[in-house]
Amino acid sequence: MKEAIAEALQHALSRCQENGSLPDDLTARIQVDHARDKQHGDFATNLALTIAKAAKQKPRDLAELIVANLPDSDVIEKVEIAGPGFINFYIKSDAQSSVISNILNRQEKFGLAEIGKGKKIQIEFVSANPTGPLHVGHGRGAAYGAAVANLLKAIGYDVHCEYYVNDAGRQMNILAASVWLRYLELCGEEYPFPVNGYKGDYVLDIAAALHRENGDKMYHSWTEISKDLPKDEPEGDKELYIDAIIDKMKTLLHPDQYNLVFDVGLNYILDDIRDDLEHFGVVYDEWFSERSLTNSGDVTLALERLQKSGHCYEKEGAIWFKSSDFGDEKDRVLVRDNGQTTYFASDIAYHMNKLERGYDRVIDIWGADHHGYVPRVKAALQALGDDPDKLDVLLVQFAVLYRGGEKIQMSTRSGQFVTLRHLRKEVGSDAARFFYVMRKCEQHLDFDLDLAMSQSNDNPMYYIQYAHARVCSVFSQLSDKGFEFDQANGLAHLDLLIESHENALVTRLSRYPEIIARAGQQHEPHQLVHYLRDLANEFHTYYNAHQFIVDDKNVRDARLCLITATRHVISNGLSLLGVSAPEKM
RNA sequence: GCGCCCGUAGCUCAGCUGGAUAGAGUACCGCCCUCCGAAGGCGGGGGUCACAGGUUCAACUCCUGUCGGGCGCGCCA
Repeated sequence: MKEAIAEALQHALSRCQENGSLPDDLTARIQVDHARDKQHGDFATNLALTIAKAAKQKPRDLAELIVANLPDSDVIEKVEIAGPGFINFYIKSDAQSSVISNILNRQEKFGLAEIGKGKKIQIEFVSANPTGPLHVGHGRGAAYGAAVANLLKAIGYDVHCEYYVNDAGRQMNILAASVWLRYLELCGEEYPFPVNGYKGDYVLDIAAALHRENGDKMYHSWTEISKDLPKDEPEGDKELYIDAIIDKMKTLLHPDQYNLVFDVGLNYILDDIRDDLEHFGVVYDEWFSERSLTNSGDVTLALERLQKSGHCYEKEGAIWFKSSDFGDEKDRVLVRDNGQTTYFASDIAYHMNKLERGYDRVIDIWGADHHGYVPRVKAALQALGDDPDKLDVLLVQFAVLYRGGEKIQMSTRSGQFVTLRHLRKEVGSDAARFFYVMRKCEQHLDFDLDLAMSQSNDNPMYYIQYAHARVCSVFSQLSDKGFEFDQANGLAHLDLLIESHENALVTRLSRYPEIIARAGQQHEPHQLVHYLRDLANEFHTYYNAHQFIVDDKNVRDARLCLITATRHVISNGLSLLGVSAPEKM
C-alpha cells in the first residue's frame, strides 16, 4: 500500500518535471508514513516540505501541484493537504479489506517476504563457554538470536544459525581440574577445594559419571598433588594456585587420561546446553568448535595472512597485531611469549572462516560486556583484506535479575546463578521467550523473577495469547449454536464490515508484512511484540463492542473472516517470537 | 582518564531511521457481564522527553558540551 502511494507520488513528480513546473535536476527521497492521527487519513507524506527549498516554492503550493498531478488510482479514496504542506491519503475501504482474503489464502505464509532472497546470512549467538549450564543471562541472547534468525528467514534470507564452542583455553582446563578434584573426593580423598575452581553441583555430577566409568584409575593422593603447590587464597593468589593444580594434573595424569577428564566434562556440559536450548525452542544448524580451528590449521593460516599484511610485530617474546592502525585503542597479542595462541587469534580465524564460507552477511550476538572487543575483530578483518562491514555485532545488554526487590548477584564460578533451565521450568518457555525480546537489545532488562515465576496476569503475553484463544472459542461457540462458517460467503461480503472497530482491525492487519520487514531488517523483534499487543488490543476492543455470531449470515461470515485473519496473524507473529498460540488457556 | 550503551508519566518501556496535539502497560480513581471466556472493554488524572546550547520550515529523534546510571579498557575466554 505504501509502495503504491510512493509510486503515485513519483509519477506526479516526473509529470511536474516534464511540464516544467518543477526543475529537472530535482531529486527527492519519497517518504510515506502511516498517519498517526485518524483525522489525517491513512497515509501521509512530507514530500512537499522536503523539496520546498530545492524547488524554491512554498510547501503548500507544491503540495497542490503534486496533488494535481497525481495519477488515477484504484486504491486512493481521496487526498487532502494539511498543516504546513502534508499530503494525506485516504484509502478505499475495499482496497483495505482485500488484505483479509489475502491472509485467508496465505495463512501461515502471510507476512513472508523475499527481501533477502538469494542472500546468505550466518548468525552466531549464545556461544557461552561450556564450563557450566546456561544461566538467565544467556537466555536473553538465545531468545533474541532465535527471534532475529526467524525474522530474517521470514523475509527471505538463507539463515545459518551457529553456536561457537569455546572448547579450548584456560577456562576449560579449570573445569577439567575441578572435575578431577571432585572425582578424587569420590575416591575418598579429602582436601580443600580451590577458591577458583568451579563449584556448581553439575561438577559433582560429571565427577560421579567419571568415577562410575573409570573407578579409581585416575586417583592420586592429595599429599602427592599438593607438593610444591603455591598458597590458595586468602594467603596466596587463587589464579596462580589453580594454574599450578592444572599443571600438576597434567604431569600426574597420562595425556589420554587428562583428555578423558576434559572431554567428559566438555561433552556433559555441551549435551546439557544443547538439550536446554532445544527445550527453549532454539536450534542450531551448526556447533562450531574452537579447537577444530587449531586442528584444521585455520589459526596458523590466519596468523600467516595477518603477518603478511604487515600489521604484526614482535615485542617481549610475543607476537602482536597492530590493531591500533585500524582504530582500536591498543595493540593486541596473538601469540603469547609461551608460544600459545590467544583466544583472539582463534576468533580471527573463526571470522575469517565465516566470511570464506561465502556469507553475504555475518551477525554476532554478544553480551554488551564484550563491546570493547568489536573494534579489534573488525580491525583484523580489515587487515586480512576482508570487508569489516559484512560483520554486524549486535550487543545485548545483560538481564538484571531481581528477587524480592533485590538485585541478584551472579557468578558462574561460585555456582550461584539462576539457570535458564530453572527459569524455563518456573515460568515456561513461552513467557521466558516473550519476556526476553520485549525490549530492544541495547536496553537493560529488569527481569523480576517473582513476577515472572508467579505466572502473573501482568505478563502481556497472556493478553496476546488470549486474543488468539478467544477467536478459537468463538468458533466452538459457533458450532454449539448450530451455525457453520461459510468463508467464501464471508469474503464476498467484506463490504459489510463498516464499523470503525472493523476498519481499525483491518488496517492493523494490513501493516503486518511491513512490521516483519522492518523488524527483520533492523534486527528488532520487540517491534513485533508491540505490534502484536496493539493488534490484540484492537481485537479485544472489537470483541467487546460487537457480536460476531449474529443472525444475518452475510455479516456473520464476513466478521468470522476478519477474526480468522486476526487469528492467523497473531499465530504467525507469535511463532516468529518462539511463542505458542494456544487455542484454549 | 578513555571508549561503548542508556536517561521519555510514580514504576517498566514504545516512539516507525527529523514531521502535525509525545504514546502503551502497570499502579491509582470511576463505570461495563440476563450478551461469542471480565486473563476483557470504556473513561479519568498523571510529562520542563536528564540539563544547556546549536543545525532546521520542523528536534524525543541529528551535532557539541554538562550531569546521572550501566559496562568495558589482561600475554582470561
